[in-house]
Amino acid sequence: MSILTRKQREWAERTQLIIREADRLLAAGGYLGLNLDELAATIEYSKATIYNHFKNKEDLVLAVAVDHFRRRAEYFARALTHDGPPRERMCAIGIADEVLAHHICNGFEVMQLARTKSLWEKTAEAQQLGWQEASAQCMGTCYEIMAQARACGDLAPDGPNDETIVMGLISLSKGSHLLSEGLPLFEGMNDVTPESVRFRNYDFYLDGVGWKPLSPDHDYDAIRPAIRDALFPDAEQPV
Amino acid sequence: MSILTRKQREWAERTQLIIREADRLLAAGGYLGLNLDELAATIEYSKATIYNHFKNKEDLVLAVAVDHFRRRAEYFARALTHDGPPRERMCAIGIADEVLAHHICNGFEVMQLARTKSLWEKTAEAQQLGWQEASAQCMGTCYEIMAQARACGDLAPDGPNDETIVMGLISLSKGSHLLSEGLPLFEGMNDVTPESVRFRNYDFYLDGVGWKPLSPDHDYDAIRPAIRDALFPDAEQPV
DNA sequence: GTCACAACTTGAAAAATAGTCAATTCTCGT
DNA sequence: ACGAGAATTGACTATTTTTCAAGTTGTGAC
Repeated sequence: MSILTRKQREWAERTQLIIREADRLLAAGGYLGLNLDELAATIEYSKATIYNHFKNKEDLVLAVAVDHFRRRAEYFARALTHDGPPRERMCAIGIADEVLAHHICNGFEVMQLARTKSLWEKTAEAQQLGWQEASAQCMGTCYEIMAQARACGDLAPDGPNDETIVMGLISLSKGSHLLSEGLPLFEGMNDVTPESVRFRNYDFYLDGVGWKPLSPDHDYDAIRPAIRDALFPDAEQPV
Repeated sequence: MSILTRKQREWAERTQLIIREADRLLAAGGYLGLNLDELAATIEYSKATIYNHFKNKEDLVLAVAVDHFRRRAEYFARALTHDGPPRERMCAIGIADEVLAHHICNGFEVMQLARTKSLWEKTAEAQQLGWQEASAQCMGTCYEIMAQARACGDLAPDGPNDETIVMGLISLSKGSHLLSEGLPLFEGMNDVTPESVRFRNYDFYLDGVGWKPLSPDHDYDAIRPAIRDALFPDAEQPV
C-alpha cells in the first residue's frame, strides 16, 4: 500500500480531472469561457464538488496555471542535462519554452491571468505557494546555467547581473508568446514563424549581453533541432 | 458652429466620461473589478445608457484599451521629433512607453486583456478598427525610425529585418511591464527599478541587433533624462 | 405656438452564472 | 449489519450582465 490511502488518491485524481477539463475550457474561451456549470457537466460531478476542491473560480484558474508552471519547471530541468557550452543550455530553455507553447494552447494567456492582482487576491494560500515554488524552480534553473557561464568565463563577471538577464529573457518569451497567442499581429509574415523570430531575438539579446559564444560564431539555429529531439522526444503536437 | 451638433458633442463627451471612469475601475480591480452597476452609479446615468454607447462589457473594455493605445500613438509620434542618431529616437520610444506606464496604472494588463480572443470576439467592429489604426500608427513610427537608421548605415541592410526587431522590442516592453504590473516578482531587487532594468535590456537587445551607435560607445543612460524632459514635460505622476 | 416624429433614457425584469448549504448517500471500522 | 463521520449533491440564493418596452426630451415643419 502506498503512502496515500485509496480515497486520497481518488481525490487527487479528481483534482487533476477538474484541472484538465478546466484547462480545456480556458484554452477554448479564456476566463470568460470557463463556465462552472459546463465544467461540472463534462466531468460528471456536481458544481458543489468543484467547490470542495477549489475555493472559488479564481482559485481553480490559478490551479490550472500552477499545473502549467510545474510542467514548465520539469521541462526546464531537462535543459540542464544538455552537454555543451552553457549558452547552449540556455538555448535549450528557449526550446523547452517553445515545446510547452505548442503543447498548451493559450497557456501564456492563462499564466498571465494568474498573475493578475485581482485574481490572485481571491485564491487559496496553498495554491499561491505552489506557484511560488514552481516559479522559484524555473528561475533557479536559469540562475544555475548563468552561474556555469560565469564560471567558465563565457559571461563576463562585470557585465549585466543575473536578475537583469533573467528578466530580459522572461520578458522576451512572455511578451512574444502573448503577442502571437492573441489575434494575429503580422499578417504579412508568411515566410517566418513566430517561433523562428523568437529564437532569433533570444540570440540577439544574448549577443548584446555578451554571452559567448556569440551567435555569429556559433550556429545555434543548426543546433536547436538536435536539442529538441534529444530533450523533448515526447513533444506533442499543438492542440 | 462646429461640424458636430451639440447633441453629437454631448454624446462624444459622455462616451469619454464612461471610458474614463471604466478605466479607473479597471485599473483598480481588473476585469473582475469593473462592475457596471458601480460604473453607472458613479457617472450618474443608468446602466442601460452605457449599453447605448457600448455593445457590451467587453466592448467597453476594448474602448478603454483603444483609448490608451491612441495616447500611445501620440506619445510615440513625439519621439520622432527628437534630434540625433536614429537609435536615440528609438530610445525615445522606450521613454514614451515608460511615461505611459507611469500614467496609466495597470495599462498593460488592460491592453493584454483586449487582445484576448475571447474578449475580442464580442466587441463591435468599429472598436476593432480603432485598435488596428492605433496599432498601425505605433508600429509605423517604429518602422520609420528603422528606415532612417538603414538610410544612414546605423543598421546593416543585411541584418535582421524590421519585423523581427519590432517584435523583439514590443516583446521586451510588453513582457516586462506585465511582469512588474502584477504581483512583485523580484523581492530582492532594491537597488534597481524595473524601469532601469527595462532600459538596460533594450540597450542590450539593440546592441545584439547591431544598431549603431552601440551602447558601450554611447551613453544612452545619460541621454534619457534629457529626452524625457524635452519630449514629455507634461508627464504626470503615477496614479 | 404646437404637433408629429425621431432619438434618447431608463426602470424593471430576464438571463446567465457564481457560490452556498442542508439533506442524502456512501464508506469503513466495529 | 450498524452507526458515525465524510463526501456528494440538488436545489437554492446572490450577483451581475443584458434586454426591452414605456416614457421623456429635443427638433423642425407648418
